[in-house]
Amino acid sequence: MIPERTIAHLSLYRRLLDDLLRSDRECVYSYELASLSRNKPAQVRRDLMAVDYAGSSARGYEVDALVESIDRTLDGPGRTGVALVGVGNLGRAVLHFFMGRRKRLEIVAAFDHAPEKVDRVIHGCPVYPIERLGALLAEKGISLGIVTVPASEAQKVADLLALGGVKGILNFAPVPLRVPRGVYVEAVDMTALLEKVAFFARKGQAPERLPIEEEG
Amino acid sequence: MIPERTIAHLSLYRRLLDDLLRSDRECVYSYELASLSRNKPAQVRRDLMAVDYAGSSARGYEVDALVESIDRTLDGPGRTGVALVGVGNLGRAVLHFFMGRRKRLEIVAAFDHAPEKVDRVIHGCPVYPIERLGALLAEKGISLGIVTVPASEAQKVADLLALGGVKGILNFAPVPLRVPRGVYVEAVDMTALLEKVAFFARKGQAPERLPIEEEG
DNA sequence: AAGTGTGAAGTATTTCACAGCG
DNA sequence: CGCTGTGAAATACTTCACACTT
Repeated sequence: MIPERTIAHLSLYRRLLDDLLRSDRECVYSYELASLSRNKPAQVRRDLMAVDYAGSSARGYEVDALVESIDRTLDGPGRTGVALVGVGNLGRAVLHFFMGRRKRLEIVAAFDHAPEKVDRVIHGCPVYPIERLGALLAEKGISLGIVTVPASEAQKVADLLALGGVKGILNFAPVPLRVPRGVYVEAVDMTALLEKVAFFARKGQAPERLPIEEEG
Repeated sequence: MIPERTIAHLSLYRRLLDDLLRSDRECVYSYELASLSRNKPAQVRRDLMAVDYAGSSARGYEVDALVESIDRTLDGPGRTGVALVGVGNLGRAVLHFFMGRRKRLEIVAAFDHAPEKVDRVIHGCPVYPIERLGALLAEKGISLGIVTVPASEAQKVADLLALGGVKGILNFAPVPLRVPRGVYVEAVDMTALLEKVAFFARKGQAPERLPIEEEG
């Protein structure tokens, strides 16, 4: 059973490795990945213990093989459909952000209740009226939801998503969601994040980091 | 020295308490705050040990006094100015999200290099050309930055912010930032968050949560 | 000599469990 | 009695340090 943090780290490493692949880099050492991801080599090596791939002490990790191994660990079989609910400012931005970013994990439908927003395509994603949520979740085999509605609507939307069989929710609404057992929720509490930054910035308590060097 | 998580929790509790205040609630027990914030009563009580306020076993916590104590813990003296850099889809959404949310912590300037975006006011915030960043950080006494530029620009922006004396950065760009010692960075890696949701949703490994009850 | 994989140690965070209070 | 505050235990995560490989 892989720890939560490890999964987040692997996602980041994969992204960095994709960049390296594009620049035709063949191999990479843990200390290089560490520098790119702003953490320690030992952390990288421990994270990589979760994927079924071993590096070599001479060459480090082969970039393409490592990416494939991370793919096997992180990705499910086939494509995973995601529904985004709430096509306001934030919803559109998130839609735009995710468009074309990962081909195995795709926002395939967006929902809103404002009549002027529905039956359009925004950033390449069709927008449907919220009434059709249940039907379309089933029809399109959607298993994840992104909540970008205002706080007042968020719980209702979470209930609908859970009822429709969604097993994971990424919640941008500034309110904690109640979901049935077996549904995984990740909250992005932007207010709390900014206030945390404000607090530690003021206290001058930035955590110890690797020294800043050239390249990396 | 207060732990990172505690600060994030306090921010959330304050928001929930503000709602309670608005509905004229006088007192609240740790188990109620726990239910609202979706964690355990013992967690709430431990978090509240960080603020200088004691509840009573009979009445729990007085909402207004507790909010004030959390204010004293989290907020600095006076107002804290924030600069947002990158007025694209995400930047505008974040701007909109934060507008008027907390009066002590305010986005006072936004920056972009696209000529058609600058010298306008978006969601109540003036947008300046990126060339004026350094000057305006000093002039407006800005100590925090929000980075909402594309990955390719993010490091340059972080350098400018750090150079301008910013002590904390909330980074939405999908790339880890290098900053000088003493600058606190909080990264919001939306791709990693969604992939984490996808992973644990698929594995059916939603963490144990409090049972779902009525009210809360 | 310089890297990987990993047990063991260290640190951070959560939770238990219970003394003490009103 | 039911709650708060908190040592102590449990758990989660990170880092060290070193045997082993090339």
